[in-house]
Amino acid sequence: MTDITAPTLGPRGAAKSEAAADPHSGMRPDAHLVSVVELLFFAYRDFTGEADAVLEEIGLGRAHHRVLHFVFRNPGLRVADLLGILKITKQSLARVLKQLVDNGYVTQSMGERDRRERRLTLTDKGTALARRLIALQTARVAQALSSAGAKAEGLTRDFLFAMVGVDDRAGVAALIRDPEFAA
Amino acid sequence: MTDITAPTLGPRGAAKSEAAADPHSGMRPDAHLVSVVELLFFAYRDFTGEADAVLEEIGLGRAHHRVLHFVFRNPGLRVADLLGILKITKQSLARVLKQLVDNGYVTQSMGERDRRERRLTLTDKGTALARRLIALQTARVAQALSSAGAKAEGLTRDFLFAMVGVDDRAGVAALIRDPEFAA
DNA sequence: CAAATAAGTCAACATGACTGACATAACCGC
DNA sequence: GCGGTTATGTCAGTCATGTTGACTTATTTG
Repeated sequence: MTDITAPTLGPRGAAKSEAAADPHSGMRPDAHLVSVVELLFFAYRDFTGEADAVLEEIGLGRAHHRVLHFVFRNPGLRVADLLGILKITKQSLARVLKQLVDNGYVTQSMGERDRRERRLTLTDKGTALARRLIALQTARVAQALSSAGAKAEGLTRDFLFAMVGVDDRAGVAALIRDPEFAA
Repeated sequence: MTDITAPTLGPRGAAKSEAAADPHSGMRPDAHLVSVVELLFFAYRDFTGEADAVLEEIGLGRAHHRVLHFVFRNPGLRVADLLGILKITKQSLARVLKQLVDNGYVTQSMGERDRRERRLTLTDKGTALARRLIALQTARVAQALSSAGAKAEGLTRDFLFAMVGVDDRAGVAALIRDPEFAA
């Protein structure tokens, strides 16, 4: 099939035709920073894993979780708001939202002033699920924060917030409604 | 289609049939912790977004990025190692790995001692791409860390590391080869 | 030599994302 | 009140990435 080269010896033998062939030479990115990049990957992988397992049991996926979560936290959210938060297309949202409504997790009601709007809220069933998932995730965060020490919470939040794209920070700050970022 | 209830007034009007209907009452999860959960979502969303855009131009996806990254950082990695790191199935990996090999980003060579193994390394082309992507991500991390202040780096790393599942921490620590976590 | 291991492969499928076009309904300004 | 804009929903098709389970091949190891 694909051609496999002969066994190599030592420091990747014949492969060092050019300087760039050795990733540990030349313009190596700062090792500390790279490790943070990798930790972010592993942390997020395991952060979502726990909730995914619960969701799988009831036939929902991560996409449903995100909708559920933000509607839980922002009752009366409009579809357009959700599109802006999740940064996905109308189609992608429509599919999962329909399933959540059909399965009795989310209810839609017309906007009071603007009747074109569909204000989204959770049913009791939806609220219970959202709580269950958020409990899993906050427990993991709490454990990690206490592991990292008392000062970690503020700095971690600052770091994560600064990782958000500049254009979205205002929106995120409003959404998370955290004392530290409130106006 | 789906039934839409009539407009609601005030604090989600008739919806408060039970105590659980109001997510801001009762056993509300700690607001600080929830905000960290949400920040993690937004931070990761934007963390991956930049690299995704570059990858899209050349017809690759996030899955390719992950393979590229870990082979870049761990030249000579075996397929089995990669499966353990990424926690995906052999099939999923096979597809993206084949594309990376076919497109000249990755080379495979037989293991020196065990010739069943395929040691993975990057070509110059692969190394260049990996560097370009890692530069984007470390730049974002560096900006966020400086934003969060001098003490943020250590604590952020501690936090992220503690977010990793207990069973994987040893493996992750070995992989990231960070002074702080080295044996 | 037999069993275990590393890798590759086939076939089928689920999820969640995308695009682009089009259909309603409702609001708002003129 | 008409026309443009907005909020939402929908149709139809595609793509990327993940899954399962079974099977093959080459190789190492007991």
